Amino acid sequence: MNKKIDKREAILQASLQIFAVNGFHGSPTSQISKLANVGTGTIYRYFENKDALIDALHEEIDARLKPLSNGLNENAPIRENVLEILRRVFQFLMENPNDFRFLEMYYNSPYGVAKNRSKDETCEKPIFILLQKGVEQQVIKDLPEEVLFSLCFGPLLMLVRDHFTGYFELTEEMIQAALNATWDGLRR
Amino acid sequence: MNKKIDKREAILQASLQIFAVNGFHGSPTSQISKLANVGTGTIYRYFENKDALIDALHEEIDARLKPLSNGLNENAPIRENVLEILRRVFQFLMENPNDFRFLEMYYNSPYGVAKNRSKDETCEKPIFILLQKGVEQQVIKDLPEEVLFSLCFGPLLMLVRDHFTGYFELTEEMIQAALNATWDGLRR
Amino acid sequence: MNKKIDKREAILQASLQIFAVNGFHGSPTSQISKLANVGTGTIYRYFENKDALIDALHEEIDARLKPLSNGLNENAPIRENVLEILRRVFQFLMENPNDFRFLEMYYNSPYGVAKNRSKDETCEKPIFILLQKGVEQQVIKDLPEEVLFSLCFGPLLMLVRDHFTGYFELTEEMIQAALNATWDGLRR
Amino acid sequence: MNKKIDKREAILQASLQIFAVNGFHGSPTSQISKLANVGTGTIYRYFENKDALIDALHEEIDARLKPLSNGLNENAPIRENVLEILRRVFQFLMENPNDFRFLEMYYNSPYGVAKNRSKDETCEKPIFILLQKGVEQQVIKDLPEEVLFSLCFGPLLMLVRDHFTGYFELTEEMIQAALNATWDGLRR
DNA sequence: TATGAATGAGCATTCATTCAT
DNA sequence: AATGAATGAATGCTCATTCAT
Repeated sequence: MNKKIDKREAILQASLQIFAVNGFHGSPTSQISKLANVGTGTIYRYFENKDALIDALHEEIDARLKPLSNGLNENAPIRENVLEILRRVFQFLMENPNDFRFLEMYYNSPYGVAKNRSKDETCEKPIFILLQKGVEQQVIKDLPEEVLFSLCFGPLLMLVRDHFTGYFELTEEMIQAALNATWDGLRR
Repeated sequence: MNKKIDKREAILQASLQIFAVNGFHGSPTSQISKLANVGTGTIYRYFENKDALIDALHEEIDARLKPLSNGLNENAPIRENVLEILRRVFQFLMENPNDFRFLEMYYNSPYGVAKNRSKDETCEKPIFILLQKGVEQQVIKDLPEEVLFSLCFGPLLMLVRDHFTGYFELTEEMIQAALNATWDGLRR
Repeated sequence: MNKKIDKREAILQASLQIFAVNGFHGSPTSQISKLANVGTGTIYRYFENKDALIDALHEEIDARLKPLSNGLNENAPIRENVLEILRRVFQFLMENPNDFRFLEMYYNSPYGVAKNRSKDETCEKPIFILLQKGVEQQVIKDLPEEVLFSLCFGPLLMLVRDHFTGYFELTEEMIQAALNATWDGLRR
Repeated sequence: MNKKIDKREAILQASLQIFAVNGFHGSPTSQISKLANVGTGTIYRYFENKDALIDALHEEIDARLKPLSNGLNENAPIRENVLEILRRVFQFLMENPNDFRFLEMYYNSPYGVAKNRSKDETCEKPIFILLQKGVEQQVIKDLPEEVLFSLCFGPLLMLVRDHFTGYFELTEEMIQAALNATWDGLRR
């Protein structure tokens, strides 16, 4: 039966919406269940407790981010592929503000800090492999992967955050310019 | 006479310590007052409520960041000055982990999001003036200041965050390399 | 056809086990149904609600106690028969700790207190008849039956309780001695 | 200041009243605090949680029972002193039905069962010393102290319980007769 | 008839805030 | 001014009970 999956999904969706706006502590389970159109107790049939719900939501969003690196043309220049991934991530975050807000909150709360990404897990990410290949081909600076990673995503994430904060409006040109400049930071 | 200031300061200091570790919601005012060696009620003589305390703390930390751009040699090359500011910010954050943790939490919580930095206020910041000068001198890319800002601080902040998260250990060389690459992203 | 009875019995048995260990309020119906290998809802096909289940369990255990007074030699001395009943009750309780725990809980909870044993019902019990006969034959003190009853069962039940509480270990000799002393209390 | 003690006492008193009638689980803290004329949260200033409140209540009642064995004439016959203690305990329980109800509930719930009275502690009780003396003087049967104890208090407690259950009405004569019979059970 | 997912009333507990001292 | 005991609204979570399948 799909009811089961539906309810779980409804709870996750409702949580995301409310968390993104009010923060984890400003979002009572009662409010979540109301928005999800389920009973309060139902949440606890699908998640052990509120923390588990938050973690599950994190995993769900993580899973949505993963495929963004799929289907790249392996023969294309490194530069093109790196920029393509950045563009996709950027687009995803712009189209899913709640996901972005959630992740920011998550990683800056006791929840996410505890959930220390393990190094191994991270290194398997396509972007890391891509950067590594760039280093080997002497197209990208020979720097530790963490530094390269921060050069890639640091500016991007900051722009998105400021955009959502209402600090200013991101235009297509700004994005393109930012991505080009990002590459300048990476390239040898 | 100075007791008043002392108590206020003690409360702010205690708050910072506890907030940085436990988050805003994991830090009862009772715990803060205990660490500050004042009565619970005393907090409310200096701050209207917990939210006001958090905002005041934000302002305090902001004030500590401001002087970091002081005393630059106006005649030095733009590059040198930009990197000097970044280096100082970097050093400050590394030496004041609680300040960093607080800011991250603050800007990623309903508190900070509400506290929408006004554009005017921001533009007066020395770093913006410096970047503007660089653009005029055609040393720095001619991009909107927000983009330039994110190119400057995005990688830096990400590295510091990952450092504190325990994700990896920042070395002096990595920092220098990161700053150089950051400049590559900015420069024309 | 007998499934019905089987399920009812399974529920009662499971209840007894769990109640005895965790108390009435520490025993969710879900746990009972799991141990009984039936659906949660099934309990409500056999018992109107949890309270009714508890009452039914009480009746069941009561029914198990009744036959303990059967098959006595009517011509044997009163003393012998009284002690025989006490011995049987004692043995039953020792062999069925859960029954004992349940009864203790039941009579010391709002459930049991409400279930005020009616006087008539009680007086029909063989032990009462036996005691009455003893009084008539001037073998037993001429006291109200309730007093005689408490002299009979008070010490016995207290010993069993302390035994199960782990307060001390009951030996065969202690029991025999206790029964003899009990008779000393009763006899004229 | 005595306010503090007063509130604690008020909470204990209110708890006792409500527990005795509705059982531990039928007594919400909200109801207790209302009857005690304090805020709900106040309970938690004096007791870590509901369980701790229950345990504290037990200790309080225990403390009220202890002095019942005080001030006996050491030179009086054993019989007289034993019966005097029993009479006092009896009177106390009759005058404090809530204490009695509470103790019965407590010792027949997971709370009290866990609180396994330690043997050493118990043996120091005056009644045990008295019984021991009786054994030495060959006035009382030479039986384990636990057996003697159950012979003393078993009938008494059962009578009181049945009295409060409304099963029948205890009269002065019945009590006296019961106590005399109890002694017959003890004496050599 | 049997099931167990769904429900939501109910409860223990926390904590920001107040106010009598 | 400073205190901290007192407050009670708010919330996470449980579990007896229902009902669609």
